[in-house]
Amino acid sequence: MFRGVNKINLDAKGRMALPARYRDQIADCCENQLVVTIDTETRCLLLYPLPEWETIEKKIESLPSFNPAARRIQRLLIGHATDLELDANGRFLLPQPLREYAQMDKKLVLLGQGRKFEIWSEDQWLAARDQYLAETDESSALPDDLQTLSL
Amino acid sequence: MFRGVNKINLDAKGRMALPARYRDQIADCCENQLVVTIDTETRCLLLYPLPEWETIEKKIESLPSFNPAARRIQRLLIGHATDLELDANGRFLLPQPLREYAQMDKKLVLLGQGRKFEIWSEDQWLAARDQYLAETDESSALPDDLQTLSL
DNA sequence: AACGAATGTTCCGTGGGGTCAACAAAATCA
DNA sequence: TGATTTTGTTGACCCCACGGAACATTCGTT
Repeated sequence: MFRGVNKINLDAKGRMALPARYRDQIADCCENQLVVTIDTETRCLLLYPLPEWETIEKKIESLPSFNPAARRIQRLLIGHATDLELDANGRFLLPQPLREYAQMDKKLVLLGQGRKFEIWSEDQWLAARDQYLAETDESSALPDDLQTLSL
Repeated sequence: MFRGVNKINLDAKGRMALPARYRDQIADCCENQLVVTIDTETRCLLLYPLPEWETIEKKIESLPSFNPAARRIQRLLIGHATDLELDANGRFLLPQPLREYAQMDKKLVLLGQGRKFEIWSEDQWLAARDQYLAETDESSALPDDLQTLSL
């Protein structure tokens, strides 16, 4: 399970370093094979360990291809998915089209999200977070089983 | 069950010491493995023993990821959750982004809250407490089953 | 061959992790 | 009650690993 916020800087070539505390886990679960793609809802990127991505990809591929919504998802998600491999320094290159999509400059935020990570431009993330915080837990309708969630 | 208010100081590196009276309990229930995350309602932090957190995380993580309210909770709670381990002196480092979120300087308050703790900047805590006290029990409507609560 | 892009390597500064010890507080016993 | 011991707390220190930047190398392209 990946957790936590991490401030990260892109280097001049558009590479980012995976924070050291996740490296062992990544080496174990996917031999440093990752897949990055776009989030279709918000302007951020999704980073998966390869095996995790493959199960998702299978589900997406098996959607009925005559369904326009399914085609949309297939084109967006699979179309933007890119294989990554960590180099000896624990870094990887973010493809330029994806950087553009997520409006990334130098400062990024890496968000642990359970089985995947999200990668945001820091500005975008702070804006999104502030907006989320402005919404109260009550105002955003939650699925029933979460209504009773006690923190 | 954790109880009580504790004034605590951060050291120069942003570390805080867990009061000694909780240490045995923490060592027993989670081998000094803790998770800290943000409270979404107020600018304070939540501190859980790892097993306690994991049950919460499972519920949150399994929510449908296309539901906006679910994404909001996932990003806020799991996104900010950070693993902690007590050092030999019973201290742990509060991650800088979380310190910023809760507007922490040196003086903190640790609040026992049953299965978890809350960590507040002392200023924030005093202000929040005063406001709670200023509200009368009548002015804040209670759920029905609380109306009958006998203290 | 020359250039630029992509990838690899090396270096250094710093944050933060761990340990130690001085100090303060509390507990025990005379 | 006072003295002594034990426990808790906090400040100080060291050192390593990580992150960041710059440099070096390879590869592909024209």
